[in-house]
Amino acid sequence: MRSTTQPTPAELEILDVLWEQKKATVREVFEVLSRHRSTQYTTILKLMQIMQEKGLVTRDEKEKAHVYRPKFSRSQTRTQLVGTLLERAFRGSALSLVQHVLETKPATREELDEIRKMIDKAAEGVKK
Amino acid sequence: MRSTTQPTPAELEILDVLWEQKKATVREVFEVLSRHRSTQYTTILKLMQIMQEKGLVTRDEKEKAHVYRPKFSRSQTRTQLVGTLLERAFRGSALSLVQHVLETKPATREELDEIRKMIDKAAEGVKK
DNA sequence: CTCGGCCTACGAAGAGGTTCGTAGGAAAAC
DNA sequence: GTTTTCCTACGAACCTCTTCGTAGGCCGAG
Repeated sequence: MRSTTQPTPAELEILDVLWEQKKATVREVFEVLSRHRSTQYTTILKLMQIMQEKGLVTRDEKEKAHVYRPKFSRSQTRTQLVGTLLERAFRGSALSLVQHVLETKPATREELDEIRKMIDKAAEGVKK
Repeated sequence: MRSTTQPTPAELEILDVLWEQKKATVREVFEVLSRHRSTQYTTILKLMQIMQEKGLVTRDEKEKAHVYRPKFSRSQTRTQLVGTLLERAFRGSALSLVQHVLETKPATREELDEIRKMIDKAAEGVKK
């Protein structure tokens, strides 16, 4: 078993719904996803069962329709996914990643100001 | 066929060697990778043959030992991989990605200064 | 000429991810 | 009470990724 199980792409879509709604049944997740995606109910069901086995979600079986909740926050998951990409494609350098994004995704002035603020805040932390 | 074929993790390791050396034979890639990783020669061979079929690399068959070259630059590939992560986990928001990295990967003062420079440069571009 | 070494090609196996059909049970509708 | 509806549980199929064993060709050393 992997120490930290990475959600797969399909699992991420489901987690997105769970993060939005805090908790949801298979039916509810299916309703949301089937609006933008062609999919069968049992596909979502199966995926969510597997996610439960993997420990990506918890399941409340009190009601007939089981209620699922995410086990890790969106932020935790993002950290995990970014970490993987960092290792695989940026030799672990977060700085390289940020540089690459800034170079290739031209941001608006407002966004750049946002990032400046982030840096100032981060700098305080470093300052000690 | 996908319009842009994403390199898989194993393929990325091979591309890393090709990017470093501009071109390489299977033997040369194998020599580099086997220093850090336990792997068989034919595994690398097979992967590189598949990469050629996928169009990730070109192959020069003039010599007995074929010479492989990357078809896309490291930067192009990074853009592609970041784009995928952006869609899957950050709802397409590059700003969110940068913010997340800055929040979770405490950078050194030097790195923060580096990023500041990047932003200033990016801001010029926006200013027009 | 034959053997050893290095090369490519190929096939197969196993793991993981995604999809969906079918079955069976329970509750609601008729 | 029977039928319809909604739920879970499986199992199977198919695809991709990764790994490696085996086979066959070529060439230089002996």
